[in-house]
Amino acid sequence: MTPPQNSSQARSVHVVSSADSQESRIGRLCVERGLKMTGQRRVIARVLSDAEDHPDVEELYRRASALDPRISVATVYRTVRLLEEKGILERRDFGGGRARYEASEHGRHYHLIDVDSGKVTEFEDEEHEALMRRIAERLGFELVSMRLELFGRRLKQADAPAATKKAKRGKGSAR
Amino acid sequence: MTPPQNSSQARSVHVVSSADSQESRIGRLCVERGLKMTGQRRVIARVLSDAEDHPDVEELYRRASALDPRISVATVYRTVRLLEEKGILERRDFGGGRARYEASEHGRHYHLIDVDSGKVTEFEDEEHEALMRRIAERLGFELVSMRLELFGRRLKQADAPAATKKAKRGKGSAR
DNA sequence: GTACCTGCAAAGTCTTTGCTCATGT
DNA sequence: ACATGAGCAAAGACTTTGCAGGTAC
Repeated sequence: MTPPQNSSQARSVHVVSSADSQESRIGRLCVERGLKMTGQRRVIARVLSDAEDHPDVEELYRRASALDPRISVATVYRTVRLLEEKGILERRDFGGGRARYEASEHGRHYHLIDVDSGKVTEFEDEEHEALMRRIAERLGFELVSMRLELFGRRLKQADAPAATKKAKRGKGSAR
Repeated sequence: MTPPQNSSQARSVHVVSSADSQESRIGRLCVERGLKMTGQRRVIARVLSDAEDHPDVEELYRRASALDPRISVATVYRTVRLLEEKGILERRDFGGGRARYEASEHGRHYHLIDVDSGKVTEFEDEEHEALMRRIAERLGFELVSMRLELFGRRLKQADAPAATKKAKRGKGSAR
């Protein structure tokens, strides 16, 4: 739900005054969900909207503090939890003990973690979910969600078309 | 886990003296790796060998304490870490913050967690790993390891045609 | 004006570790 | 004997929470 495409501009059916314009993409989602937009939340929402990676709380706190030092780490924790409950954020666990976050996206995608550098590459695979759904049903379950992470090491003979790092929404796979 | 068919008895090719006979399957693995077998480790090894599920440290501690109260939770932590490093155990994270353990197995298998009860069902899929390996290579990586977990909810219309293709023993005590 | 937020620090969880005594080989 | 393991409790890492004052709507 909430495809950001049409809800960004065309969605201005509301009494969208100038206030909305200062909101980041995630900030707008917060507003839509009726969340009270405090200065801190606005900053955190902006950081999350701008994030191209999968920051953990500490990193979010660092980036948010850079924009506005009047933010405590407790607020970051509370905010990400809130946004996760609202479905705006998704919590990830790539190992290492700390939770990492990224904006919820429409197209499901997965992560490949470089075991040497820790870099995360995203990729998609339309077949995969269907396959897993079938397996779950075979076992007598309805698939609710899943977790898939690949851990790999860079190949020398690069045949991947410059999949630099995170081919976000780029459908990393060429096939 | 561990098809108890052939590895338990026929495996006695070694100089198995009477000492070995008191060891559980995992206990024997410990001995093979040259680990000092203390009473505590023997008990923990037995608990792990007998476990049909994926206990967390607290649960291991509980079961081990039942067999021998002279065990501290610190020892359980130290032992599972040691066994994990030795490749005898594998640590799992099914969400919920605590690590869970199971004996390393040859045939790779995956887990489906019942989101309502927390019950874990294991399943296999030979194709899956190959598929993931191909995806990783496409992205320029050599697949080192992966993590796959399905979260599902029981279907009403009980079908689960049992031996469809890869329905590994469904973990005892299935509610 | 009120319900909800925030900062701060204390408390919680899960896990590791320092130290000293005990034990396996 | 000696290196290694175990107990205990304190410390760590990450996250949540109680409380008093602030703030969005």
